[in-house]
Amino acid sequence: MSDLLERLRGRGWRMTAQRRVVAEVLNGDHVHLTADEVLARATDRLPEISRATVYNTLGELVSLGEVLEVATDGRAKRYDPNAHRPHQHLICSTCGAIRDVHPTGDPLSALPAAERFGFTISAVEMTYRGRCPECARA
Amino acid sequence: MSDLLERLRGRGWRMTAQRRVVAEVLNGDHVHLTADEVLARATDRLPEISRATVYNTLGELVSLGEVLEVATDGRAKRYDPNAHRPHQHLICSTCGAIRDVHPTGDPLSALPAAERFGFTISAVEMTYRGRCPECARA
DNA sequence: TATTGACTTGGACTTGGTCCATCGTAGGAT
DNA sequence: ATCCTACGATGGACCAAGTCCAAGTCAATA
Repeated sequence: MSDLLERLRGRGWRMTAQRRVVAEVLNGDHVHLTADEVLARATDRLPEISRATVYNTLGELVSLGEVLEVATDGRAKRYDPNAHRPHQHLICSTCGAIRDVHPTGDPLSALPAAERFGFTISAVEMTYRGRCPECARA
Repeated sequence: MSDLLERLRGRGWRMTAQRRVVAEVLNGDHVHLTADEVLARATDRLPEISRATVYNTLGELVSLGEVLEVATDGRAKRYDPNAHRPHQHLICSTCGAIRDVHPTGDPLSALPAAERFGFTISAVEMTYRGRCPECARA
């Protein structure tokens, strides 16, 4: 659970007030914010920050491999700072809550050669959908 | 491989020229068109059809369970008429080509109870990403 | 063939995101 | 400590995908 800012500093990332607040906002577990949510939280700490900068910074964090882009639906992309331990997502169909999950087994081996159409497969994304306890109670 | 139009007629779906061409455009295997692609193909057959109608009709086909909405990336949603046989998707990261695939095993059982956070899980979507033979050659 | 509620239309609007010319500043050099 | 300059930040225009709505049209029933 090492700190995102620490790692970025260690990589010689040029630090600015804007980049710092974006990295701070993204720190933590089960964090899956949209760009607009990141902007809102960043604006609390640094009112002058611009939308373009948030998008630029998020894009850069994704390129650096420090943050994952998650396109869970047709709406806004979400940004997931848990890029170190491979994981999948569990999403509540009702309220949209997201949890990181760790299925067992290798999903790659579940796809027979005959079903690969000659592709060289490099990644598998899994999205579990269901209803969270809060929504089930309501 | 029964015909989409047949099924819709059988379900008492009110038929119009617009709905017919949308259903015709979507018929087939490994079809994963965006709304704009559907509109373009529909316009070939029925030039007066409007964008709103294409969106309305696609939305309705999804509600009826006759077509699946696939959000593969942050771009436009794709519409998949193969809603009858459960399947997953294999996508070329380079050119975006999509194939329907059928992994073995039950991905639901790969998620231990401790990793379910009390959710009632109803579906699992898997997206395999890789490079297709054509792109690998280039 | 008359009726009517469901369907269609196109244009305005919204959301999520990108682009770009210009300004500002972090961090190395002096 | 200060100066330089390349890299970062800004905001406003722009774009793509999709939704909404009031008004017009038409498929299906009677």
